[in-house]
Amino acid sequence: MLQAPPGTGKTTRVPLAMLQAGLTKGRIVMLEPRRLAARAAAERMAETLGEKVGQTVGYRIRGDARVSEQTRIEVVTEGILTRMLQSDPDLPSVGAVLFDEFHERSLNADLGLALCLEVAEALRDDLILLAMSATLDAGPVARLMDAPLITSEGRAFPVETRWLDTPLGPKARRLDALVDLVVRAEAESRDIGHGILVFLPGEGEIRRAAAQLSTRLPDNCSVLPLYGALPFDQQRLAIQPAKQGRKVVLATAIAETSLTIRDVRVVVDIGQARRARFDPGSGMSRLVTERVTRAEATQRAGRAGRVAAGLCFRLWTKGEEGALAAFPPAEIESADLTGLALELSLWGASPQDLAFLTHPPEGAMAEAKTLLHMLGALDAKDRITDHGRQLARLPLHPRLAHMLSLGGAEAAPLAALLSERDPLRGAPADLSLRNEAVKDPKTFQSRRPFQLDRGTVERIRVEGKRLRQKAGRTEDRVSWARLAALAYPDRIGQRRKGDMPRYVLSGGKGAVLDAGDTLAAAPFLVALDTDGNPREARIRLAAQIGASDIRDLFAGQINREDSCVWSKRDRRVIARQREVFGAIALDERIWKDVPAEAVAVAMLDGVRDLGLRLDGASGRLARRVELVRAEGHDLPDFSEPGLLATLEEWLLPMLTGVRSAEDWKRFDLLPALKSALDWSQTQLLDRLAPPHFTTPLGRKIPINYDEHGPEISVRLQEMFGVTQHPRVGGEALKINLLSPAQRPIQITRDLPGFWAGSYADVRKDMRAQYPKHPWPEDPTQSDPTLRAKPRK
DNA sequence: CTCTCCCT
Repeated sequence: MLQAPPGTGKTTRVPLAMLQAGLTKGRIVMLEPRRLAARAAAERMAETLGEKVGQTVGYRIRGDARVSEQTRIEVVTEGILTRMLQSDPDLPSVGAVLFDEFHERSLNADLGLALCLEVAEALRDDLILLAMSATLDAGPVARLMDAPLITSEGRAFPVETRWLDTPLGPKARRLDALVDLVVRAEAESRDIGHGILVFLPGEGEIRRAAAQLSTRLPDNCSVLPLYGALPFDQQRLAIQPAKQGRKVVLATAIAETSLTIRDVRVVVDIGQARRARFDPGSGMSRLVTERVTRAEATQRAGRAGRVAAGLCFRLWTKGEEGALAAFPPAEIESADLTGLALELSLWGASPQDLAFLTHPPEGAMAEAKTLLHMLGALDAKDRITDHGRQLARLPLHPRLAHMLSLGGAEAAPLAALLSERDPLRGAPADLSLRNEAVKDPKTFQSRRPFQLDRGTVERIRVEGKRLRQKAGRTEDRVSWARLAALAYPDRIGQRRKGDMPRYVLSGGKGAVLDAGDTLAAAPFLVALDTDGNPREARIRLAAQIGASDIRDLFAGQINREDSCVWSKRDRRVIARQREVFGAIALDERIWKDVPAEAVAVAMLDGVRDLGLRLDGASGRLARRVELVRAEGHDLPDFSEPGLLATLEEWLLPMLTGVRSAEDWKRFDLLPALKSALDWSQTQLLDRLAPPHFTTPLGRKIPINYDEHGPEISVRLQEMFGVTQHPRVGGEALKINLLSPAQRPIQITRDLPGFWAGSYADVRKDMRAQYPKHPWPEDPTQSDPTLRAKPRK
């Protein structure tokens, strides 16, 4: 493990020194995170030896190699090392592997080191491994490698840092404050002169800051943007020294390590960094803007000390600095791990078996495996399939490798396009526009009103040609939409109802197009690129596709799904037959011959939603049962919750023909409730809580079983001769005694007590009011009657 | 408030 600041020459000196010291007989392989850096390192080392590249020192990067029989030092990029390891795990003829810029913690460097550590332990105890880094917290790596740590002092020029005096408030507009800071930095550094490098999180911020600065800086200053998507000639403009006046370069993180801008002695840092974050739930990545880490801030400040002592202005206070994280997260912590999972399956190891500096997160690994299964790269036991081996050999994301291996030559330019950044950023989402642009850029530009990034198109065309040689052989020309669907089976979108072009994706997530997009009416599309918003992703790139294409491509995964469910919204049972692919429905129609049983089962949910409506006769029955049950007798639970809990038993068999709220309103519950009681239970019920009270005259009076009940109303005279108070459900029946004109006279639960007590007073009143009626002195000895006294 | 960077 070697730790040394930038500019100490570890990249070019260490491999040569190892070679000259004769530490190993094998080749020395050095890993670089970027192609440009790999080629440059090889060139500089060859120059040191007074040779050409490809002799003692060579390089191998994607699509380009300069190595020969006599090559002893081979500079490679990260993907190459992975392929070397996978094809020959014991690394024959390699004596040492050097990981340059290991502090960047790229996914492939982490994987490469983990694999090399296993090789060194299991197969090659003579293999020399060396990690070289600038600002990494080197202790853990050295421990992981079980290796000594060597630290070297740097020789960069000193950089003086100036912080804000007071923190930016929570409501402060950060970009405005940055513009102020740039103006101040320019004024305070006029004696130094030279260029000013400003770090911003992204292209949008760069454009806005440039607009403001153009009116606020002196006339001799020229403001130049610098970011990855910028055409190459404009990038060069920012990198070259200014011919006259001062250059103010507004850059993204691209200027942190990838590009060195000559002639910079002042750095201004906004203190933010934009990073990709993979969301295992949706399988999509999105960008988040976060506070810069101390390691990044140090790296940015160092860019002011390349040529001479410099100045760094930070848009935060010295006091806030301690709250910043020390290092940015390793890529493995927040990346799409599909490719990594495939490599591990090919290696035949699970992540726990390997010595990862940071272990791959479980959620992302699970998502990766799900996708690999979908692509047929893993079998049911998570082992790699032959198809999976084929995918791992292709220099593409497994999705695109799958597409290329199945789709043939026509898939090659599309795979190249989808690997690159979109050459038509800002244009409508339609993939076919990109097809036109890639196939014939000149015609496209003369006919279409969109800005085409020619550099990107050129890379796509070159890469497309390379991939064509690796493509599976297919004779027929397949449409790009069908090819795209092969790569993104989880992102087939079906348009929802409504004016907005909102889509349900086959994987279950939601996505939306811009309202005015040319594809906004498409019933089905493949969402190829989105902003990854977990709520509802915005679709940036899509291909329209037909339902018949989807049927054709995914025949084995399309299922007929019959559904018969209660719809709360429609207040009725809806029976549908759908042809589904994941979360989308290719076809949907009314289920005409739906079995009655299924409707009845669905309607039970409707009953739970609408409520039982225990009123009228059914309510009376339920309360009678509850009354008797309260006395401890064995009857079914007829309380509303009890009945709702047992709908399947008593209601389901009776529910034929009921399928809407309307039907339910008309439905008579009484027969269903009655059927829930067997013969002896009915007998018990009629005995203990009879529906009627039979008066001494043989008339049947319904017993009221409402919440006041049980209760009857009866004319007083009809109860003459009754000397025992009638009982219901173990209690005395509440009797409402009425006058001959049906007016209430008295309520009693104790008839004998009434006859003996207050009857005397009642009799007095009644005789006055109803003289023609009998009011005997001793009612217990009289016959009941409803008539007046017979005329004499 | 339209996407950082990089690689087989």
